[in-house]
Amino acid sequence: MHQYTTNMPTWRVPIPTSKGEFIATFSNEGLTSVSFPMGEELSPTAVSPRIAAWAKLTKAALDAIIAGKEPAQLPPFMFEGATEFQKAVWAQLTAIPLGRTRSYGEIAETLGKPGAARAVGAACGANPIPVLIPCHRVLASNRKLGGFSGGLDWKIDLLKAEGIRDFRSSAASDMLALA
DNA sequence: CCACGGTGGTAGA
DNA sequence: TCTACCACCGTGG
Repeated sequence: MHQYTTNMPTWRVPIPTSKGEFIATFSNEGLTSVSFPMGEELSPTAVSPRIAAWAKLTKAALDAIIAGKEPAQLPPFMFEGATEFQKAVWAQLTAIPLGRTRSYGEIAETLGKPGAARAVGAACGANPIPVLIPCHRVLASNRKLGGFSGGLDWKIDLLKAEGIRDFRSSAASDMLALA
């Protein structure tokens, strides 16, 4: 699912933000993954100038989206071992404008595969670059919150930062909501 | 094959 | 409203 089929060299770079330290992983081809803050800090290692530049872009983009603003520029994405369906879904995610949402079913329909809503959800969960590839902008039908691999509290935070407030939390996730 | 999801839609209480 | 149930489809075992 989230395992690479090759062992291309990669570099893990800490990305400090106001919400904690993300970790970005790069190959020579571009950004391969972003992970949410997990507590422990990663000591910075030396990287090539090109990767340092991508890391800088990644930080600026994360800072922007966390603040609910449009990122000026994104680093190049590199999807290793992803299926065509997943890449198609992720492409649709990047097409959702900031401050707007789509449903899993709508994405499926756009892909010409109505009925694949559930598979779309699985592909969202497999998104290796959350936040920058805005899987948080995908809600269930009836504007219910749906799920989020990084934790629903993150999804709620990101949505609210973008000014999106007309979503319904299920009874179970009500306590996650914050003013 | 089979089982499992970040679904969706329907039916009933 | 919320629960129960089922069809749906891509992935991985």
